Amino acid sequence: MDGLRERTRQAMRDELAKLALRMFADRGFDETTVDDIARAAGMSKRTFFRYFPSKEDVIFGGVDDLGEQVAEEIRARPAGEDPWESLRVVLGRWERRIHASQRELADLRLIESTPSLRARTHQRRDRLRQQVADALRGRPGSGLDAFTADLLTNAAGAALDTVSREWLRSDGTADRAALVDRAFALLKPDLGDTVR
Amino acid sequence: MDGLRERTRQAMRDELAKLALRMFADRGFDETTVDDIARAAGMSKRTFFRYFPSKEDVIFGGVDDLGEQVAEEIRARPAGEDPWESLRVVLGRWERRIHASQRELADLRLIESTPSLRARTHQRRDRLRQQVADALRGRPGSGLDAFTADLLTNAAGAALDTVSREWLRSDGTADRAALVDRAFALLKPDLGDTVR
DNA sequence: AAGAGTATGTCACTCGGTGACACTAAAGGC
DNA sequence: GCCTTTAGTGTCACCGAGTGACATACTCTT
Repeated sequence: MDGLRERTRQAMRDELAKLALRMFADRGFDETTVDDIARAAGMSKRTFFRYFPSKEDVIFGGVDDLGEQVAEEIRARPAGEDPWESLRVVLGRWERRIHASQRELADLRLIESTPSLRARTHQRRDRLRQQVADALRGRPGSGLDAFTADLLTNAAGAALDTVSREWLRSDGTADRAALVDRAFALLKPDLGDTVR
Repeated sequence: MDGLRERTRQAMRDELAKLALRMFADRGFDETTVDDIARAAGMSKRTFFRYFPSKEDVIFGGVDDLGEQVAEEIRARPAGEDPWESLRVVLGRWERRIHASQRELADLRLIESTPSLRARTHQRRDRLRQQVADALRGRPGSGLDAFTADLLTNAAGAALDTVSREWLRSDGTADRAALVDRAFALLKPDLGDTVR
């Protein structure tokens, strides 16, 4: 087994990410070049890109099978459960990690205020949404057409986004779980004549 | 008045955009360099960037005061109207232009399949959403807190996104207006205890 | 100690985008 | 008609994010 190299590599990544985050917080994301980070970490730019495929990826952790995990939990919900309820429960559980990464106030602010990072967030969320939509439709007897599945997952994404924004606005003092419940309650769809 | 130069400039932009769109459709967005486009149009790369601030902007028309126009229409809705209904009416009207530009199937497909263009779309929508949220809250007696306004506008954005996606899935045959109504009906929020 | 595999540095390159400077041609005033 | 602006353009040099190729050094195994 080859766990050691993997572990040292992971340690290096963590170290590098920590350093980069500090520099971003100081000077801003766009004002910090990859070369700056690399040299501060005592390595060449080329080596930096061997640890992270892009500058943005320093912030958004590493690989994410997050989508697959979430989709799995969706599939594991009780048969016949209202899809909106499934989304509320499962996405509520993963809420922090879904919006961007799992980080705290400062990092979220950095993301929020940097267009390229916001773009990356959307991209990640898009992929996740698609996986969740597929998972929802894949449940036996779900009766969801593609349009409705897309709509529900998009709406759920909107809810999470709003929660994140509100949490930011409250300087991290708001109760995220409560906000999630509130958002999902407000948007609870009227599925009466679509799914019977 | 200086209308002539403005008009020739606009004509040039249109010409350039048309050419670029064709090239993108052929080879793909990322596979077509700015230099390719410029040389095909008989100009230098530098000159291209004097007509469009970025490669992406070739696709997303020019300047958009779209947000301001939409916000204005929101403010112009009858006093006391249910905010969700205001969104449905006004955004339904602007639906085509909001999602990306006002273009047709091929362009929308190009956008959908190119990450950097999707990112741009999100960015544009974000700005618009913020303006609409402000407009909603600014109405006399709206009684909307920031969280709810964000949630409603985000949900409305989700609805439009879903409509666009479904329209794409239908190869442009679906009735967009009907889809908008369906999406807004499904997500109609329960504002009972938030706004009275 | 030899050989395999991995990490790293260096160099050169692409592509999007920008600043600086020079040149051309058309407009406008006299 | 000439002279001065000035918009439009080309050229050149540059930056920053990536990427491919190649050489070197380290480390682990046998």
